[in-house]
Amino acid sequence: MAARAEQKLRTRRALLEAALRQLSAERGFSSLSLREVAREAGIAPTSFYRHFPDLESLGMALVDEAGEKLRRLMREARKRVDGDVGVVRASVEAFMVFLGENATLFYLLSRERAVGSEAMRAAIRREIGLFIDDLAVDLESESRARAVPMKDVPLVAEAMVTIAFNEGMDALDCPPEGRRATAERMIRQLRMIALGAEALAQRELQPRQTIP
Amino acid sequence: MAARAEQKLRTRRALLEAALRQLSAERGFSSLSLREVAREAGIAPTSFYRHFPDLESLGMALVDEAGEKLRRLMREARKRVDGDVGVVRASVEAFMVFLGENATLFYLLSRERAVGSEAMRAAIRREIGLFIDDLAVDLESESRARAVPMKDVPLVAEAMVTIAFNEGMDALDCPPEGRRATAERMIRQLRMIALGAEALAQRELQPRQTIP
DNA sequence: TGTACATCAGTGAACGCGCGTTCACTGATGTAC
DNA sequence: TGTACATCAGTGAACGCGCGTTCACTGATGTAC
Repeated sequence: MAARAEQKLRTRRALLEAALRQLSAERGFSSLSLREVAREAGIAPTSFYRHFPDLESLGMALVDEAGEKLRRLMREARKRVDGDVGVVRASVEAFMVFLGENATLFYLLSRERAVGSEAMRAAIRREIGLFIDDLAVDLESESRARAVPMKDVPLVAEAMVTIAFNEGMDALDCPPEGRRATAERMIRQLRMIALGAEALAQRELQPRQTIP
Repeated sequence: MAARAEQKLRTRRALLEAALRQLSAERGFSSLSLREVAREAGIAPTSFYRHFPDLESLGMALVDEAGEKLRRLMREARKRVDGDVGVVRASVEAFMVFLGENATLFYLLSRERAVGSEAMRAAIRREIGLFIDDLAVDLESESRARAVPMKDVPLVAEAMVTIAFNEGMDALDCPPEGRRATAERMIRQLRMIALGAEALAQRELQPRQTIP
C-alpha cells in the first residue's frame, strides 16, 4: 500500500487549498505567511517544509494549476464553436464561468503577473503565453473557415487576452449583477479588435479602395 | 517666515521619494514597511506620523501624483498632434517617455491597481478613468476633424488604455533595446482597435454593404 | 507469518528579527504683548 | 525691540507580536529477511 504517499499528497492538497482560501480581493499572495497557511491547513509550521521549500514554491504550484485549469476549460468550450456561436463569444462565456467558479485562481494569475517574485511572474507569463497561443490557433482556423482573412493573428490574440484579463478583474470587483454588463463590454471590445484586424487584411487585398 | 512649514514640506517630500526609491520590479508597495521608509528618508520611525497617519495614506499621495503627472504629460504631447502625427502615435510616444522617466510611478499605478488596499485601488481606478476620459475627448475631436466617424469612443479609449498599460508593463520587464519593438506592438494593437471602431461606424451608415 | 531495522511526515520548543505603535520628551520656531 | 509663552516636528526607549527557520524528537508506515 502507498498509505504514506497518499497521506502526504492529501496534506499537500490541504496546503494548496489553505493558501487559496486566504487569497481574496484584499489579500495578495505576497501577503500570506507560511505560518498562516500551515495553521489554516491544520499542520505545524515546521511540517510545511516536508512539502515545499518555501511559500514561493507553493505559489508556483498554484500558478501551474490555475493556468492548466483555465486552458482546459477554454479548450472544451471552443469545441462547441459552430456557425451560430463564434470563437469570441464562446471564449468569453467560458472565461466568465471560470471567473465565477475560480475567482481566487484568476486573482492569482491576474495580480501576481504584475507584482510577484521574478520566478512567479515568469511562470505566469508562460501560462498566459500558452493561453494566447491556443486562442491564436482557433482564431486562425475560424478565419479560414469563414474565408475572412485576418491580419496578424498572434497579435490579435494577445490584445484579446489583455482585454479579457482586464475586464475580468473589473467583473470581479463589481457586484455579480454587473457581470453580464462587463461581459458585454468585453465582447464589444474584442469584436472591435477582430474587425480591425480583418479590415487591415482587406486593405492589403484592395490597397487603393479607401473611403474618403 | 514659514521656515517651519517649509521644513515640514521638505520632510514630507523626503518620505514620498524614499518610498518611491524602494519600489522596483521586485518590490510592490505592500511590501514596504513604515520603518524602512522612515529610515531611507533619514528620520525616526515615530516622526513618520507627523506627516501621514499610515503608509497607505502616503501611497495614496503617490498615486495622485503619478496620475496627475501622467495626464499632464499626455495632454502636452497631444497639443502637438497635427496632420502628420495622429492622436494614437503622439500618445504612445508620450507614454513611452513617461515609462522611461517615471518607471516607479508607472509601476505603482499599474500594479497596485490589482493588488492594493480597497482605498488605493479605488484611487487608481479614478486616475485611470480620468486618463481614459482625456483620451476619449481627443479621439472624438480627431474623428470629427478627419471626418471619419468612430463608434463607441469611450469604450475604444478604455480598450486602448488597457492595452497601453499592459504593453507598458512588458516594456519595463524587457531590456531597453526591446522598448521600440514593444512600442510598435502597442501601436499596431491600438490601430486595430481604432480601425475596428471605424468599421463599426461605417457599417451603421451602409448597413447592407458587406463583402462576402 | 514474524521480527528487526529503516524511512520519513509531522512535532514542539526555541532562536533572533523587524515590525507598528505608544509615550513622555526636547528644543527650535512662531506668536502675543 | 525684548520677553514670556505656545506650538509642534522630530526623538529614543519600550511594548508586544507574528514571522521564518533550526533542531532533535516521535511514532506510524514500509521493507528485508
